Amino acid sequence: MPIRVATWNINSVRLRLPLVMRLIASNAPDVVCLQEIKCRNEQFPAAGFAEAGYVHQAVNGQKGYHGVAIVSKLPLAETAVHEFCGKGDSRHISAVVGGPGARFRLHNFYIPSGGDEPDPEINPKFRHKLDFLAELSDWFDAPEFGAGHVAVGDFNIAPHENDVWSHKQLLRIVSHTPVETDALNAIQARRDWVDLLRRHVPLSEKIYSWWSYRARDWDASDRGRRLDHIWSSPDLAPACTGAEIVREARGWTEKPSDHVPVIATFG
DNA sequence: ATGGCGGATCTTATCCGA
Repeated sequence: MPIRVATWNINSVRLRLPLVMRLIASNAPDVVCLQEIKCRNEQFPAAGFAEAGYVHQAVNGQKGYHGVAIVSKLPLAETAVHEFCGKGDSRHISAVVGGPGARFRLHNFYIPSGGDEPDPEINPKFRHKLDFLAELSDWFDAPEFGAGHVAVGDFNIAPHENDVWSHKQLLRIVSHTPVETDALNAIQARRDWVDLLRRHVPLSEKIYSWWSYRARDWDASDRGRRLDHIWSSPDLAPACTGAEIVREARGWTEKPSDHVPVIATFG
C-alpha cells in the first residue's frame, strides 16, 4: 500500500483550508505536512480535516506566525517537537507514519526565512537562520537519522543553480546565498539524505515551488525558487516511486498561497 | 515590472514573509 506524503506552506491554514481540500481531492495524499499555519493549536481547523478523513493530526502552532502541522489518514505515532535556537517558536513537528511495509519518522520543518540582508552581523534574522542550520546539522548527526526518516518542509533555501530563475541574479538574495546553500548541501551530504525531487528531475532542469506575490503574472514571468523539499534517508529512497511539484496550485483561486505543494510517493 | 503583495494582530498601523 503506497504512502503519498505532501508538504505545503499554506500561508494561513484557516484562510486556505478549502485549498488543502482541493489538493486532497486532486492528488489524494495520505499525509499532508503544512507550514505557516499561522494559528494556535486550538484554532487549527481539526474538524474540517477530520471530516475529509484526516483524523490523525499533530499540530505545533503559535499565535499569528509560523506553525506546522501534520494531518494524516494513516495513524501517527510518537509525535515529537524539536526546539531550535531556544526561541520557543513552532518550526518542527514529527511523527512515525506507516505500518509493517513502509514505516518512517516524518519530520515537518519550517526553517527561518532570514530577512532581507544576508549579513549575520547586521541582520538578526539571517543570524537566526544560520544558527538554525547549525543546530539542525548537529541534531542530524545522531545515529538514528541514518535510516528510517523523511524530512520535509519549507526549508527557505533553493540549493542548486536551477532551483532559482536566475542563479547569477540571486547569489546575494537570501534563500540562494552561498553560505545558505553550502550549509544545506552539507547537512544533506552528511547523512546522505536523498533530495527526492531531484532524484526524478535532473539538475539541468529548472523547477520551483514558490513564486512571489509581487509579480504581476507569476506564470508568465516564472521567476520562482525551489524552497520546499522532501528528503529521505538513503534506505527509503528506493521505495520512492514518484515525486512531483503541483505547480498549478499557484493559480488555484484568486487568493493562493505563494508556495505550491510537493508530493512524494513511497512504495 | 519581482520587493509594485498579502497574512495576522497589538487593526485603519505594524510586523512578518522571501
